[in-house]
Amino acid sequence: MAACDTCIVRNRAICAGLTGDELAVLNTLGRRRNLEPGESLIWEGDESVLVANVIEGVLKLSSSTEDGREQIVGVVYPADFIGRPFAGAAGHSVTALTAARVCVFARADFDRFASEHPGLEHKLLERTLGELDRTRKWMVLLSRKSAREKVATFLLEMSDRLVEGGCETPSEASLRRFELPFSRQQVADVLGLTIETVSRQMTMLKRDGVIELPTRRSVEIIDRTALEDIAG
Amino acid sequence: MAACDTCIVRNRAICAGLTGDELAVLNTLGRRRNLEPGESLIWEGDESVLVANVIEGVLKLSSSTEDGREQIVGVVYPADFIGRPFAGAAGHSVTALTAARVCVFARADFDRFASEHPGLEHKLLERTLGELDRTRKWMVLLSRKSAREKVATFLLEMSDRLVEGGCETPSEASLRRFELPFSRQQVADVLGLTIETVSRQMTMLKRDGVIELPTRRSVEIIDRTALEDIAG
DNA sequence: CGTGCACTTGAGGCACGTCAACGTTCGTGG
DNA sequence: CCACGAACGTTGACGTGCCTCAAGTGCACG
Repeated sequence: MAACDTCIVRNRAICAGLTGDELAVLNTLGRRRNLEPGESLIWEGDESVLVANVIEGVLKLSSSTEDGREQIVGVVYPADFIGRPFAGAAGHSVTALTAARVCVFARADFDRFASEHPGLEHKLLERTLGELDRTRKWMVLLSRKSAREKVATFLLEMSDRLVEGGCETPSEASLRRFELPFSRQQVADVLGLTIETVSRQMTMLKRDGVIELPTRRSVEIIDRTALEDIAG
Repeated sequence: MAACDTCIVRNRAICAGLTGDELAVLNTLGRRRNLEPGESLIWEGDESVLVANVIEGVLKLSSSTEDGREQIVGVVYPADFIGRPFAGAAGHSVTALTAARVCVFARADFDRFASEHPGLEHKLLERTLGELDRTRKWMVLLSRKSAREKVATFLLEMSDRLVEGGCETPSEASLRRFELPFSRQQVADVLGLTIETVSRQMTMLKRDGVIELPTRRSVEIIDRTALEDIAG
């Protein structure tokens, strides 16, 4: 059973704008679920039976070539929507990177509810269009940018998304320093690089005084302007 | 002034499912426009003032890095939808590759009409979700596949999309042999390669007896199975 | 019959991948 | 508390696939 009235992403997720009554109905359809880091919610190729809202945490959407090369095709944050309504098969897996909490719906239930609530479909449409924009921007990065540019762009995007996604008030400090929800391997999978190349580029950016790497998972942006220049 | 009642993509575009009355209203909002090869309808970064349906022809969606490296982020065919409803700026340019005919709407008009017609928004949502799936699949190709795999995948996709997009009945022959709407440079821009690499890979596929290149722009698939194997 | 453009082909270099060794952090149990 | 091992990350040496630069080749145009 969900608890929409106490939901912390209530005003940012696609549920925003629903009336109290509608929310009560949706409440009976959804249920909360906790995911541990590494746990998957949806598998590539499986029939699409679930959709969900992210309440807390960061998850990856990943897809692989037949011979097993993985590519992360998207990253979702709190208030984002997961899953593929109105279609048979999931094109990608969904896996938690951090501990995460999601609000899960059976796709059939959700599809029906959505079809009866144009306002919800409109929100979903806006979100999907935004996701498409972001995905297309990422395509340019994947195919046309160098490793150095990729890593720089990634760090900048991270610093932005982690702030807006989180629940804390965006502070100066959190824009400068943040914890990566990704391992080096996962950064590599996002950027279409190898783990070694990512590591080398990080080290170089550090050597050039652009960033600092206090611990394995944390990043501090020393010279944001320089980083933006490098990102291209 | 549009002419929905005689529109050849009427049953496949997002307009499908509208009642006669609704179509009449939409009719007054849209107007037809012809585009020559190379002519642009929308420019990257411009305010999003237009949306459109493709009636005939093939168009590219392209985006560039700041220093001018271009990447084609999508290709649209008849019945596909173009433009960015509900948002300020266009993330990519839209340019005709072949002679094309489109059905254009002022975005403000379209946004209003869509908001009042949930059925239309639903169609648009389904289309956008499908486009997102396709785009994500393409990301894997861009970042994880070799030049050879890229070209093979591209040729297969072309042979499929040109048939379903066109107005002729899908024949055996048209699956085997087709005219590329792309120059070598544009193929390169789609695949994130250089023109020379594309040319070399095409020549190699020909040498291996997998395809034939009767003229510059036409392709014949000799051994489809082999091509699928190579595509990975 | 030139002139121009799209495409092909070749030679060489470099960025990134591959393979391998090493260092660091962290969890687990003695 | 330390000992140990596994997982993760870094660094180095080397190979190669694709890009770059440059020189043809063929087709379409006046």
